[in-house]
Amino acid sequence: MRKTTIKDVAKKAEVSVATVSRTLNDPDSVKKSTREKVLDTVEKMEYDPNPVAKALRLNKVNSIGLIVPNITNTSMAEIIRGAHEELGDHGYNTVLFNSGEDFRREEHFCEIIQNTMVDGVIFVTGTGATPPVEMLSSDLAACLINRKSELEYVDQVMADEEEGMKLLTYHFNRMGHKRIGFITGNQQTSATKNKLKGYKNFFENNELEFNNEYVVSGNWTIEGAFLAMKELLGLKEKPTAVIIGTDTMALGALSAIRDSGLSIPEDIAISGFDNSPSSEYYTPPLTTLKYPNYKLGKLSARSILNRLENPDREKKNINIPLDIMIRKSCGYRIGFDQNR
Amino acid sequence: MRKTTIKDVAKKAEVSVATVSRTLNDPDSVKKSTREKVLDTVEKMEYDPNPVAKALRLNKVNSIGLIVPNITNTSMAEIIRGAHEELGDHGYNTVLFNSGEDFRREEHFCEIIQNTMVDGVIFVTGTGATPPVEMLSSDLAACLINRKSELEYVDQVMADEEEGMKLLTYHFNRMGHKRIGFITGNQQTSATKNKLKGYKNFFENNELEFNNEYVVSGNWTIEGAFLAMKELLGLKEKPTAVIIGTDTMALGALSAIRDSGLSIPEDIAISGFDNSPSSEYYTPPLTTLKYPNYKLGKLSARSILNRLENPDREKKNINIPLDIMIRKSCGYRIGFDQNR
DNA sequence: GAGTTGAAGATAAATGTTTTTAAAAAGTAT
DNA sequence: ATACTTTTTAAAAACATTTATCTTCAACTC
Repeated sequence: MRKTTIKDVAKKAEVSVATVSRTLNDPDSVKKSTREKVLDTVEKMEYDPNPVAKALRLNKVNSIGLIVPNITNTSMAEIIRGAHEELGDHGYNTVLFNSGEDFRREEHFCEIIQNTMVDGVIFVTGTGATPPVEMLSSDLAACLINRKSELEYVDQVMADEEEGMKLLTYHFNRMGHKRIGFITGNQQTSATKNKLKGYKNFFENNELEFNNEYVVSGNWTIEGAFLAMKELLGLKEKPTAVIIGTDTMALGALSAIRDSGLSIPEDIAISGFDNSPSSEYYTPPLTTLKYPNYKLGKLSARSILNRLENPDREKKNINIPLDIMIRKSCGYRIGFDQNR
Repeated sequence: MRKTTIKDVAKKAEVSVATVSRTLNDPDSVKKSTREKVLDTVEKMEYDPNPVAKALRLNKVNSIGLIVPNITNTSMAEIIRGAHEELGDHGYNTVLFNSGEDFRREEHFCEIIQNTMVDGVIFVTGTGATPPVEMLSSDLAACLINRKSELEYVDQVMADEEEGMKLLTYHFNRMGHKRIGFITGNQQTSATKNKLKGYKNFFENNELEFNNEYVVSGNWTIEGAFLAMKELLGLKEKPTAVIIGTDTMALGALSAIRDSGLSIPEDIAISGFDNSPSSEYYTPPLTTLKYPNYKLGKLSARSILNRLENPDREKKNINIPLDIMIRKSCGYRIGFDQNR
C-alpha cells in the first residue's frame, strides 16, 4: 500500500492539488467550506505531506547537525539537551554526531555533513584544533561552542573558562593558599588551554611565582587524575590546594588523597570544575564552578535558528560567565567572606 | 552562488546527466575514458550530489530516529554511543529525540516522526507504558530497547534486568543476609518493574518472607535515594543489605548511611545497579551490575539496519544477560567464594 | 555487403511537493 | 444586468536525482 500523496487527496476531495497545498500551508487563502472539505479528506486518508519532497522544493530540511566530542560526558549531555530542546521547540530536528575527541572523525563529519540533510551545524570540538568549518559548504549556518573562528559568517557562544579559572585561583588565594596545583584535562584541548591561561594570568597579575611542577595532566580520566594527584603529593613542597579540571576527574584525585592518608580539606583543599549533578554528593561535597552547559546548547541553537532566518546578519559572539559554587572540599571557614 | 548540480557537470563534461549519475553510482558501467572525464569535472566543480533529491528518488533518507527518555543519564549516553557508532559505520545518520521521561512527548515524537526524514526508529522509553509504536507508519523499521511489543514487525533487544536482580539478591543471601532492602527508581517504569520481579521471585523461590517495607522508591534521584535510605534506616528491624536501583542513586544512599554514623559495608552492605564509570571510585567502591548499555545501542542499530535490508524477516528478540561486579561495598570477606 | 550483436550513452519519465500563471468560475455590490 | 472581487482551476515549472527504455554506432558474422 503506497502512501497517499497530495494528488490522491486532491482527487478524492474534488479540488486541485494547488488548493490542497494552500489549505495546508496558508489556510486563510481558501474559502471556509472548501477548507473544511479538504481538511476532512486529509484526515480521512491520513495524508502526511512527504517531508523529502517538501524539503527538495523549499530547499530546507528543518534539521540541524550537532557535532560533539563525547556524548558520554555529562556536560556534553546537557549541551545536547539544551540545543535539542530549543531546536525542537522551533520544529527542527537534531542530527547527532559523536566524534569521540578524534580530529579525524571531526573532519570526516564535516565532509559527510555536506551529503547529509541539515540546514546548519552546531559544533563542539574536543580536539585542540579549531574545527574544520572552512570545509563546510557556505550555505550551511554554523555555530561554534567554546571555540573561536576567523570566519565572518560563523557564530560562536562560549563559556568564559579563563575568567572562571581566575575566580577559582583567586578564591584559594584569599583563603591563604600560595601553592595551588592544577590537574588538567588533555593539554591539547582548548578547554584546558583556556583554563591554563586563567591560571597563569592569576599568578602574573598577583606577582606570585608560577611553578610548572604544579600543573599536571589527568588526561580527562578518573584514573589519570588519580595518578596526577599522586604525582603532586610526591613533590617535596606539596601544593596546599588543587584545582581539578573536571568534577569527574576530581573523583580520582579525592581517592588518591585519601589513599595517601591525607584529609580533605584540612591537609589539601580541592575544587573541581563543572558542577556536575553528583559533585554535591562527593565526600566531601565538592567546591566547583557552575558550567552553563544547558545554556550553551540553548543559545547556540537560538543563534543558528536566528541566522537561518537572517543569513546576512553580522557575526554573533556570546560569552557566558561562570559562577563559583562553594562547598566543603575547599575548606571554607565559618565567618570567612565567601559571599554565599 | 548556486550549488553545482548534476546538470552543470553534465554540460561541462559534455555528456548526459545519466552518464554522470552512472559514473558516480556504477562506475563499471561506463567506459574508462568517459569515466575519467566525468570524475575530473566532478572534482573540478566540487560537485556533491544533493542528498534530498537523492532521497526523494530512492525513497530512502539514510537516517534513523533515536528516541530516548533522558540524554543526561550516563547509561543512556552509552546506548546512544553504541547506536550512533553502528549506524554511522553503515552510512546512516542519527536523529535524536529526548522525551525527558514524558509520555506526552513520546507520543508527540511518534507523531512528528512521520513528517521527519527517517527510515526507521529505535525506541527506548522511560515511561511505564509501551511506546506508541502503533502510531508509527508501518513502512518505518522499528526496534524497541528494553520494552516489549505485540507487533510482529517490531524488533526488540533487552537487558535481562529480572535475572540480574536475582543474581544480586542471591549473592547477598549467600553472604548470610536475610533482610535485604531495595531502593527503586520510579515505580511506574518497567525498568523498576522488572527488577522488582526478580527481587520478589528470589524470595518466593527460596521460601523467604517478603517484606514490603523494605522496598522504597528513590524516584531515580540522588536526593530521593538519600531520603529512601533514611526511611530504611528508621525501621525497627533495619535491613542489613540494600540494593539500589541505579549507581547514581547509590551516591545518595551512601551519603545517608554515613550521615547516620553507620559504616559500609560493616553495618550495611550495599550494591548499585548499572556499573556506571564512576562507581568504582565511590567510597567504598560500589558492588554493582554491569548494564550492557553500549551493546544495547549497538545491537538495536544492527537490528534496524538488518530489517531495512530485509523488511519481511521474522521478528527478532534479543536478550542480553547482566554480570555482577563485586567491589567493596557489598562486604565480601577474604576466602569467601566470590568467583572473582 | 547485409544483417546481427553488444556496448555506450542519450532521452525522458518518475519521485511528491510548492508556486506561478492565466483563465475560468462563482459570488457581490451597484 | 454590469462590473468588480474573490475563489478556484488546470497546467506547468522547479527542485536534483535515478533509471527504464531507446538510439547510435562500431564490430563481427556469414
